[in-house]
Amino acid sequence: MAITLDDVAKLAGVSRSAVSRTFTDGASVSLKMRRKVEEAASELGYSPNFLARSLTTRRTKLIGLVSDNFHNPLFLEVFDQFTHRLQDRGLRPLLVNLSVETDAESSVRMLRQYSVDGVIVASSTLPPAFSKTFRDAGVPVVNSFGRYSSDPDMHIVGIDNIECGRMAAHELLNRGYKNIGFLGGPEPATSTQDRFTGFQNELQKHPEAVLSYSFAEAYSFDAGRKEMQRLLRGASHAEAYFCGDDVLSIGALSAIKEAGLNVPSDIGIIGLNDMQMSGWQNINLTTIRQPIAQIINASIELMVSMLEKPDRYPEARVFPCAVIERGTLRAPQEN
Amino acid sequence: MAITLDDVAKLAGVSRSAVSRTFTDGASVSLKMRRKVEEAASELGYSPNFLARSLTTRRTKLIGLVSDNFHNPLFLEVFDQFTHRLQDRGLRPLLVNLSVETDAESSVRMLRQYSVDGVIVASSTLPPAFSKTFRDAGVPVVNSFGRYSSDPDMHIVGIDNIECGRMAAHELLNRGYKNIGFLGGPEPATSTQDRFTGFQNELQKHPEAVLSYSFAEAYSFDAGRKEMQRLLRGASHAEAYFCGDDVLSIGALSAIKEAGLNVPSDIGIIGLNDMQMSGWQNINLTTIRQPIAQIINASIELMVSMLEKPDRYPEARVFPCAVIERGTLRAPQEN
DNA sequence: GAATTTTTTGCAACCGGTTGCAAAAATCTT
DNA sequence: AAGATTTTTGCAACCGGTTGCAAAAAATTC
Repeated sequence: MAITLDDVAKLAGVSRSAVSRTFTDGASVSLKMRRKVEEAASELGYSPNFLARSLTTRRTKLIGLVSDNFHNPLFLEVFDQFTHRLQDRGLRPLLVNLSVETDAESSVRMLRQYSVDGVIVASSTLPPAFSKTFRDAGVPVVNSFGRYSSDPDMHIVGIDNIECGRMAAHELLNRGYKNIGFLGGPEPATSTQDRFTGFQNELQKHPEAVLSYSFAEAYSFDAGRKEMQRLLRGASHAEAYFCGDDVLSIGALSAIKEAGLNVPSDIGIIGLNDMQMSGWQNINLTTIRQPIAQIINASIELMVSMLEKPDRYPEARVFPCAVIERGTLRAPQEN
Repeated sequence: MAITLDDVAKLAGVSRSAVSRTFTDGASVSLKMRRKVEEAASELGYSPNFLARSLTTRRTKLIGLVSDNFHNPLFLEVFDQFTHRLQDRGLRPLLVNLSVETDAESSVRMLRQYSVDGVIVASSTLPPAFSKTFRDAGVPVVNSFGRYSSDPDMHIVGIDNIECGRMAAHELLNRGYKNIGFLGGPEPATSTQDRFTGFQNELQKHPEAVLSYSFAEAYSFDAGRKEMQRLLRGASHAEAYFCGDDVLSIGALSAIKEAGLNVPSDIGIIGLNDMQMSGWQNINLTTIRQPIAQIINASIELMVSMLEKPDRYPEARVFPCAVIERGTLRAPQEN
């Protein structure tokens, strides 16, 4: 069915090697030979089989793209950009949805069976041990949106979540909020822990501030909504909340509105991520922007450099976040 | 580096074939032999290389998943479900983002170079010719969210867009709207055309109804918002609009709200898709549900059946849609 | 134009598996 | 226990490419 090297070689009346060489860059072929082969190839509509090639070159140009965030709108942007940037470099994403099939071992085995050149783990919730499984198996891996560490044992690209927590606290204090809440994402996630740590640290510098906290079950609209409903049913709620992420914030906003309260006059909300939707005028969420384009570019750069030098020293790249002011926090108050 | 068949064969003291056979189902191996091989294999941590295998079996279990909808939140749900369902069947999605790289030919070539077993084109906007390129190349293809045809020349799974148009019109008429607008998606898309046709047909049965129409540039929040702003600036706007899809509807809603008008008392909106977000309480969009789970299941079923019988007769599967009533249309009026 | 150097080409082995075929081993008949 | 059958096993060729090496061809030198 498919056209092979031999077909072309036969038609052009040359050796198999000659054909192979005209299709591998950097190989030595005379111009005359190349012409002859190319003509035969295009007559037959030949193009080389990447998988057969990979057997000897040990390069598939396949990159495993593993994620468990298939319910967070931010990740549509993430997938869009990852696929683009990978395609730009001639790499191909083999997508793995880990939302349910949480079995790390089996994903690793499967990706090795497909001889992926590397793996990008795009998740803020998967434990570091997951990415390490790949590294231990000798597969180049970069962990995007992972936990920053000053002594990384693998490539990590992301943000400083502790700093984000501080930033959020600072922003809330700055606007005169005293009774302040932390409505985190899933408690075990390192990102949640770190944000909480930073948030707490900053608040402790201000003895007048009162901190309350709780955690949502997932990064989802429903989880945010449910948790905020619970808080509003309680004896007293905070004046303003730092939510685990934007989609959680939007859930919280819906609960607040439904309770007949007003944002920002009754309750303030600040999120994290700044996904596109947060800028939609009917959402208009004040949030902390996570620079996903930069994170993704850096992730791919690191991946490419690992493909060239597999024993590259592991590196952590951390990008700064910034508060994006919209409509869910009240204006700064003069004291 | 990696462990191969030979390593296992050597350790177990058996032939290569024996090892191969214990790892291919349906091959003849004695229990004793299998034990011996499995022990050696697990000692070395061996698992077979899928790509090398594919060379002889002509099966990679790779499925190209091609889409150009990386900006519509609905498609995060679509990707989530496609990846899951494919994984359930041991198939692996090779994701192709066509948003920019619109070059059909080169995608086809690339997917063939990776010897994908089949291709799923998940898009309501790509022209049918795109999917045909695969079919002509002998690659099994199913077009999800494509245009329904009573005489399909390839597998198509989707909805009856003409019927959806009728349904929307019927719903609006039923609620006593007279001055009715069609705010379509991109004009060239067949889905837009079909919806418009159905919409128009139904309205024509009601001489009292007045139809106006226009098209947004894309299926996006911004496009919907922009177009609704334009409409509101005009001399007079309709009482209710059928929007091309949900994300367009949400954009339109934001423009309406910003203009100081109220939904549904001043203007009614009905969308199409029923993506999760549309059910969020702070959006609460009345819309027509597209049964994406069914569409995806059917797509995968068709794909699998094609893998078994490549010359299967092409089939169109069309799933019924239904109006989901929420808060953006006024209650039905007694005449 | 012969000798030397450089470039191009083809042969054959290899990448990591599968599989048809025939020989060997095990099982069944009588 | 010998012969007939069935099952298991290994050999060797193949899938579609790449590549080291040596021979052939072309280009350079004198």
